[in-house]
Amino acid sequence: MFELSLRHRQGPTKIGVIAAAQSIPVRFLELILSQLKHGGFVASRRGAKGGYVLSVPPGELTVGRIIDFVDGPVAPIGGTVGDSGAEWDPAFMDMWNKVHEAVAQSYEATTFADLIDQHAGRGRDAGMYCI
Amino acid sequence: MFELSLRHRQGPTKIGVIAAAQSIPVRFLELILSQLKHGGFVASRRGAKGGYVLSVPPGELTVGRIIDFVDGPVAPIGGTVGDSGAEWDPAFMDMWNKVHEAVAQSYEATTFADLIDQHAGRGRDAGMYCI
DNA sequence: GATAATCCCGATCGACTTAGTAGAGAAACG
DNA sequence: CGTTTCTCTACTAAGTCGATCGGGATTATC
Repeated sequence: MFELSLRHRQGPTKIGVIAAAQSIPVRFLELILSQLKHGGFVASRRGAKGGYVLSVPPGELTVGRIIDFVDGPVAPIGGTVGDSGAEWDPAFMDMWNKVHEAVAQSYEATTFADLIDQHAGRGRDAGMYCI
Repeated sequence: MFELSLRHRQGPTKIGVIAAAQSIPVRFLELILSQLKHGGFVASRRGAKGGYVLSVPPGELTVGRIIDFVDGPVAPIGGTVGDSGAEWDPAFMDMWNKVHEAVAQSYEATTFADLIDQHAGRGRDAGMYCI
């Protein structure tokens, strides 16, 4: 998603380019992208000049959305989802809820646009905002 | 650790008692407690009238210490521990560090004394502080 | 000192998850 | 047509996690 965000304005990105940039096998990346496609995060175009594109602009896509999607909703603990099973002491639930909330906030607060901004700012010591 | 905190003032607690309270097999709990012992969190006494005791009072023991110990130090990502390998973009590191910090703070802020206080307070609607 | 209670250690198992592989097929472009 | 590129389904390999087992060592009590 990061690589796609970087190249968002340049049309569809080929899977091979992303694989090279992140040094992961093409075949494996295929799997991941197909998953993300089903989640509605990316769109694809087949054939020559094909590739993948973000279906949401980087500025409106938070890291949290992706994490929730791939890892599933975090901490479905103590939900007592129907039957009984392991009961947690409520004292733990409070703590876990606080942690979960803190994590979610950090992730939800970060968009992919933020990430590429920071990425671009490196090496120039935040040059874009220098006087 | 929670059960041991509850019974901290009553001398060594037998492994069977904890196992029953948390409904986990004795044999499995043995493993866990032996791990915690090597970590220096609990002490043990063998033989009749033996059992396990916290080696640190509940008020001075944070949940974070335990989590760090059993799960290993969280997020050793991007440490570049010697050789190269997968390099992460610094933009991600910033975000992860923030998340990690938020989590660590929540965990470090909670002692086992806090947990048993909350535990005791239930069912009475925080009765201890009623007027 | 014998005995019973209790902790101690190492090996092992099976289910589950995750990273990665493989092959045949379908759509787009020229 | 034919090349490029995505698409789908199945599979392997390695690691992790909850749990189990057998047998040994230590202490309290009688």
